[in-house]
Amino acid sequence: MYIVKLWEKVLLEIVTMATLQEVAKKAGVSITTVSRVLNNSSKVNEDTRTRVQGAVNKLGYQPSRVAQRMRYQQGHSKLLGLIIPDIQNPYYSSIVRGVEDVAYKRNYALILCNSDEEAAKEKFYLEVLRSESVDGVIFPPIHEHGRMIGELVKNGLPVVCVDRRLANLTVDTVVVNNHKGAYNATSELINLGHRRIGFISSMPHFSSFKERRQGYEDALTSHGIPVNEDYIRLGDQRKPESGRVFAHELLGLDKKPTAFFVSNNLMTLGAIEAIHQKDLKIPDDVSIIGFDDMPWAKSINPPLSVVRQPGYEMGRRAAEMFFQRIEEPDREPVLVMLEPTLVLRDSCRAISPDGQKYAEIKNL
Amino acid sequence: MYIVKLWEKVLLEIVTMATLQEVAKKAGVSITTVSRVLNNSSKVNEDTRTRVQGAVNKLGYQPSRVAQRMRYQQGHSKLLGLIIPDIQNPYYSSIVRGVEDVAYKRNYALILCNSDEEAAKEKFYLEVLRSESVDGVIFPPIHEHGRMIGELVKNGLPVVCVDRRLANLTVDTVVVNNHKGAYNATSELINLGHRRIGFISSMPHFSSFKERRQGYEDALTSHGIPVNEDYIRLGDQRKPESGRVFAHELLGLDKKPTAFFVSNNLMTLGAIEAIHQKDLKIPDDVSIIGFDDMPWAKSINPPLSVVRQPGYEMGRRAAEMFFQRIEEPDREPVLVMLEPTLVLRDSCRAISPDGQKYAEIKNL
DNA sequence: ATCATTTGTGGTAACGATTTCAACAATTTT
DNA sequence: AAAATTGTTGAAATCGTTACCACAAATGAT
Repeated sequence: MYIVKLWEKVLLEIVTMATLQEVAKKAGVSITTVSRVLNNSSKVNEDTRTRVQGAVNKLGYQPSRVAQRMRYQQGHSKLLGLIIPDIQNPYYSSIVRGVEDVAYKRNYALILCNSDEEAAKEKFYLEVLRSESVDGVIFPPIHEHGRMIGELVKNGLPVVCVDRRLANLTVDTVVVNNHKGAYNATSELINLGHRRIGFISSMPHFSSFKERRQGYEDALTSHGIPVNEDYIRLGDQRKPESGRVFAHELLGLDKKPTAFFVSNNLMTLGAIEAIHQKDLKIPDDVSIIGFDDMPWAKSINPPLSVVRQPGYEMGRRAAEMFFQRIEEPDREPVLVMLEPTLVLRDSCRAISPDGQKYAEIKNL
Repeated sequence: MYIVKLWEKVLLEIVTMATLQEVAKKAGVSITTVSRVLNNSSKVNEDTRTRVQGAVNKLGYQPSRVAQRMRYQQGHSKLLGLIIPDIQNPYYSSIVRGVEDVAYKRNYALILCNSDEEAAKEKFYLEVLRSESVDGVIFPPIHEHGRMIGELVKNGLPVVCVDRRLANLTVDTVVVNNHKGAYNATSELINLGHRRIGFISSMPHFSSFKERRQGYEDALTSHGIPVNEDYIRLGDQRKPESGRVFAHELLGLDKKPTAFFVSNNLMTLGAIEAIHQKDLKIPDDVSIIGFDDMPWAKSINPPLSVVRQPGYEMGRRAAEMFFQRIEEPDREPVLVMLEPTLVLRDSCRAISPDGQKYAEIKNL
């Protein structure tokens, strides 16, 4: 009873955030003058300037970005919207990081949204971003044909697509050459002697996965290998689980694949798990190439060969394109396509055409 | 990398975002009435209601959250600030995800900021968040004694600390029992026979690392083992590199450690690399226990024993505490301490007290 | 000494939404 | 018939900032 609650004491001291009004009153000038001092927009007497500055410091005044945005209607929110499928996926978090680093240099903050590949969530967040009047939006669209996003573009909102493209709209876009990445990975496996190559991937309404499948198929046909639908499994790229299930299925086939190309990092993790569960050895029994080079890819057993996407670089470029766009709103939209790298580690080995293993891995 | 100019220029008429004014004009009513329809705050004639609704739909009107916030001053921004050291660290991205999932359910969006453990960045972002008049801030403070954050709390802004605590302030906090996690991990190594246990960690101005070091030391002393400063290395937890360097140093000692306890996920990755570079085998030559259970921890070679922190859960709880706080602003601040789990995999083995290996791993 | 210019400052209208107050008509009650 | 109530609407203030306009005082030019 005697002890006064600390919390209540704190409550009593709650200070409302200082406004221009209060600063002006304290300095004995008009709000106009205070504003001038802060934005040093026009001449202010050195005397009053210091007086105002003093009041600003004493009150800990900070302008309200909300109020500022009310005036400046467009392009001055210093906020950038970023919608990604899942922040827990290291590929996307590296994109985020790339965007953030560029944004921070320009004093921009990020509103981050996870779409979970759900159109409803994407829509909700796009509405929020518009409503917050962000200066721009960066995102990998869930569907190639976006309706909502079209409206935003029409509204003059700078939009940059990253990782995936839009089909019906011309907006600035940063993607990786998915076709080439898949083509090279598949070709590598073919050159190692593999003929039955399982392909685990995701749905074709994502432009990236559509392109990767095309790359896989083109590699096969250009090496004279027919495409066998039995070896192709498309599922939910968000879950390692689906990679595990598909790998299990494929390894249960009569003529089971001798190699896998898995077009997504999480599914790769699942596929590896399935292979181990079947008591098969990588690369002795099954070769595998994944997509996305994660920090741990070289630490797993065995070190994993992957198609590396420059995620950070993509984010960086996307953010830079956004800033170019607001500086030069009328320039033509640009598509930047970055090159993937095939990083070969120890998860692939050569086999003879009849499926027998070579004694040693040959470099073809 | 190709830069391809897309073929069509977007020269459709740029439509400005519809405002209440325009809707009102189109519907032939006053803005007051439109507002009433949208917030169904009081009775509106059914006839005019449908007319207004039609205009809203036709114009694709959406209220400006910026303007709304101007009126409502406090607690209605539906924005939550989240400052984390590094989104690329899976531990933090799981916290983010936990926060985001709870926030989304309440129609809140997140402003995400990476502090990089730099006080200047933290300060910048705290200022932005205040200036954006977010409804609350969730973050692991860089320093136990925050000045800026104290001001925000005094301003009545709901703040929740996660992962780390503040020393001089009573705010809602969610942490893991770091001491226990470190104590258990170290004890495990001691019970396996290890006496020279290297400890690689980070600076004590982070409450979490301070507590982990205490746990490590307490485990040693309570087992009658003197704390040897030579086996303790503190560095930059953001870089695997520092884990690598420290492990190299420790393995270069005359009486080198037979086991490592590394109190952070990235440093663990670096330490493993160093051990491999020295051509030592885990766990045959060196045992190791890491901190944070990553999705790949069980896939690496060998599967890694770790202290698991419930990151997602921590984020979830932190967000829930925030919502509790805005519903009941006067309740006393609460400290939630979640339990870590020692996950034993294959990176530790028993040794005899003289450092010789047992033929088999014994379960003590 | 007069007029033109510069310097320094304040008043006020936006920006877009919500909310209080008030107006007016239609209806019901006294 | 007058008064009171109800239903439906609009005008105006407000939030904090910036920008435009106005105006006095000081300075400079002729």
